[in-house]
Amino acid sequence: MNIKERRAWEKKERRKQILDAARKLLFAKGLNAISMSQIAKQAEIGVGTIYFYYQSKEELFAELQAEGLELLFSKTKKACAKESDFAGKLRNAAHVFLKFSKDNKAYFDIINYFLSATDQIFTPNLKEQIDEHGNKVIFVVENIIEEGIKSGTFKKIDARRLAILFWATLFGLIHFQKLKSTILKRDTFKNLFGYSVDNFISTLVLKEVYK
Amino acid sequence: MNIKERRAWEKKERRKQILDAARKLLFAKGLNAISMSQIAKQAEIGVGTIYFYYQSKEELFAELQAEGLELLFSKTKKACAKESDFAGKLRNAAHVFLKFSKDNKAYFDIINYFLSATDQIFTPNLKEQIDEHGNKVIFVVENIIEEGIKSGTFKKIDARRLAILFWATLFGLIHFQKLKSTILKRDTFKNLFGYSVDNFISTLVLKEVYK
Amino acid sequence: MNIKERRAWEKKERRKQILDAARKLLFAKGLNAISMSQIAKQAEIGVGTIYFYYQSKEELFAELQAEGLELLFSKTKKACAKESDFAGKLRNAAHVFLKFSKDNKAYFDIINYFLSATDQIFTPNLKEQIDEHGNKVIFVVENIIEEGIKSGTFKKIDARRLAILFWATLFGLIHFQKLKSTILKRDTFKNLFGYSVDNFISTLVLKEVYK
Amino acid sequence: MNIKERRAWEKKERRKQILDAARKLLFAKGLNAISMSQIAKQAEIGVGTIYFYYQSKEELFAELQAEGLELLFSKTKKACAKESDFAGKLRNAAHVFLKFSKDNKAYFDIINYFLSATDQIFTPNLKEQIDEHGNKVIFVVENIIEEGIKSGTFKKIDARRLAILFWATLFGLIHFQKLKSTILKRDTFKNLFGYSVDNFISTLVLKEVYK
DNA sequence: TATGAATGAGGTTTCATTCAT
DNA sequence: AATGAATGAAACCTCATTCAT
Repeated sequence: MNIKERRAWEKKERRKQILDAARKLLFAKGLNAISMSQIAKQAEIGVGTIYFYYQSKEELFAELQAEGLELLFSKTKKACAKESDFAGKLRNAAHVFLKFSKDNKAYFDIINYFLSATDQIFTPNLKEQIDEHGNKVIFVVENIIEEGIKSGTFKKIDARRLAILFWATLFGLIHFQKLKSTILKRDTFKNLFGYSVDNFISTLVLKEVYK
Repeated sequence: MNIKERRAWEKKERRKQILDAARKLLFAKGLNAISMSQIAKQAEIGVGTIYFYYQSKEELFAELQAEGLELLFSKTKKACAKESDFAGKLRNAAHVFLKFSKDNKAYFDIINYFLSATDQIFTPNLKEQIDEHGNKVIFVVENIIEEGIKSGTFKKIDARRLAILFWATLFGLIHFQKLKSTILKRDTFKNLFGYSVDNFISTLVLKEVYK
Repeated sequence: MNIKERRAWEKKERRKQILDAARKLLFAKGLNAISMSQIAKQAEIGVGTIYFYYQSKEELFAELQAEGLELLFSKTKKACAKESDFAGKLRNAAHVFLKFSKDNKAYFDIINYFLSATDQIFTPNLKEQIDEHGNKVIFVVENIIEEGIKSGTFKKIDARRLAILFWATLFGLIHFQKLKSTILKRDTFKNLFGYSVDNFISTLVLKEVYK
Repeated sequence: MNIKERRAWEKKERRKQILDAARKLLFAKGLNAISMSQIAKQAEIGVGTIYFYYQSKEELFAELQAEGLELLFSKTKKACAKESDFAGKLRNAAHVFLKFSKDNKAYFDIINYFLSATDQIFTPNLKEQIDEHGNKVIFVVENIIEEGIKSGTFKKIDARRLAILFWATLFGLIHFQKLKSTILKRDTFKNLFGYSVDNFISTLVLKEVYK
């Protein structure tokens, strides 16, 4: 038992060590510029060793994505806690996401990498694991909406669906940010984003009290 | 003049021929599986010849994207014309987009390829050209919203912004479709999608007449 | 006759035009970065047209080399004229060459290109034409040495051979400049160069009057 | 330890094997005609494998150059040892170099390749490594000159500088050999070369005893 | 006289993964 | 448990020259 635990602990340590190396490179060079050999060199282990702890590059990246989602989760939660009214919470969540996409571009990219991937690249197993983390993020918003409904601030709507829609909308908008120099007039994206969030929230609130 | 015209025509033909080959491969093998040499082989010309007609792979792909956007544009337009009430037009537009993302996956992927690309890969020139086509698609919806406003069906809102938001939302949702087996319960995406569209439209309509 | 002359004149003009384009690119981008198509574009003519006026890229480059040699020739001549004593003339010639290799790097590179070329790339015809220009440069020094001999300043030596040796030595030295950060201590090349020139001249002068 | 040593030995063997293939091609086809894939094919390994042992083509070529310089070094040393008087030693060194440039043209070309290269292509690291080998060659002559000075045969001059000048001069002359059919009269290059060497040596010797 | 489309081999380098040790 | 050598296809792009028009 003792030795088994030790083994398990060492395995985790090793995975961490590899992940640390990968993360360091991810932030330093960006998603497309890192290879398994580079990660191995950075971690000061052999390439083969990585494959002992991770089945594939995707699995390794998935763990990084999970990290990113966890970070987004905690940031979102914290930001929502700061505000007491429900609409304010959601606005905060939205702005946290926009900020996250910039300040933690590497994490955002890797999340997008999995979400945009043309081909099916996950093992179902892997997919579930990732989505679990994503779910936590969604749940924060779902919760807020539910609370809003309970408190009578929001209409009696499908909280789950709207939470998903909330994130999907923001995700789409952030992608469209690429068009800022052509389709969007420059400097207007922030406004568009804020406007869109308000528009979304207006959907939720009971009566036209919400402006 | 006659000979010049002929030359110009031939040049256009050649570009088309190359594009045909690229498109064929794109549909057969998907975006990530095609290379310039494969396109050359398919088109039965030398690799260098492609580079005579297209400055880079990106430029070639951009033209495919433009095609895709044009196709989306015409489909959207046609679908919107079928319905006379404005909300119905928008719903049609949305469903056309969802269908397009499935039926014309290759085109959707290539559009997403440019929109998701981590790095800046376009010449500003190229970017403008592409975005122009994208703009047409957006404009269809913008137009509908404007008409809706004029007719008194919709609130006096920023039609441009909402048109962009419309597409961004759908774009985001379609990406989240990947999560259907985990975060979304299977078979619910269609419902989520429809629900989301309705939710968006409810934003626009004057009074709570819209149900 | 008249029309023939005209033709000949036009042909020369055309060659000039092409050469101008090539030279411009040579200076702007360096020897290795220019291609025939680029030259054609710069000259605003078709690629094929260049091949009407020049048989090959080498021939075109040869003409540029000839230009470079002519420039070196005139610079050398002028510099030598400034000084009345023969040793001084030679020192000036040497320093002009060193300066030329820096200030007119593109010309120096192209001269070196032909001199270093591993393979036989010239038509004998071409070779003669180029060497004629090179000969002029050599002759300047040969002449000085001869005059020096006549005047009793220099020993009765083989002026031709020593003129060639003079340039070969400098040419070799300038190549060794590449080693300045390793074999040579930095900042010493100038000294080495000056020292070498003096050493060479000491070979020529009668008696040990020369210091 | 034993196994580690074995690994290291194998690695060296592999590098040798690759180098053998490269050298073979270099001699058979010349510098400009060989590519990495050809080398791989010749060595009967994958292209990637080469890149496992050599970081770049330059690094591989650098090793060949080092070989060439070592060969030149040993030839020079041996030739100098045959002669007891210092002037004779130098004459031998010079003729060895001339012979080397013919008999080992491929090596000479590759040395020239690095020395003539227009652009900076080396890692500083690589450069140092190469120059170290070149330095050995220079040092042979430097040593002879120093001994000559000590023995009272040569003047008290800067042995280092003159050693460099020695090689630079010969290097330049050998390049000018290309001109033998035009600027030089054919069959005279040997004479010019010998004459130049003598002329150089005359610079060194004390008094005009040297003829 | 002028054009410019076409060639297509050739260039170097990267990379996820495997497997014998 | 760890290694790291080996793979080899695939990537994109360049370029001097030709030749039918």
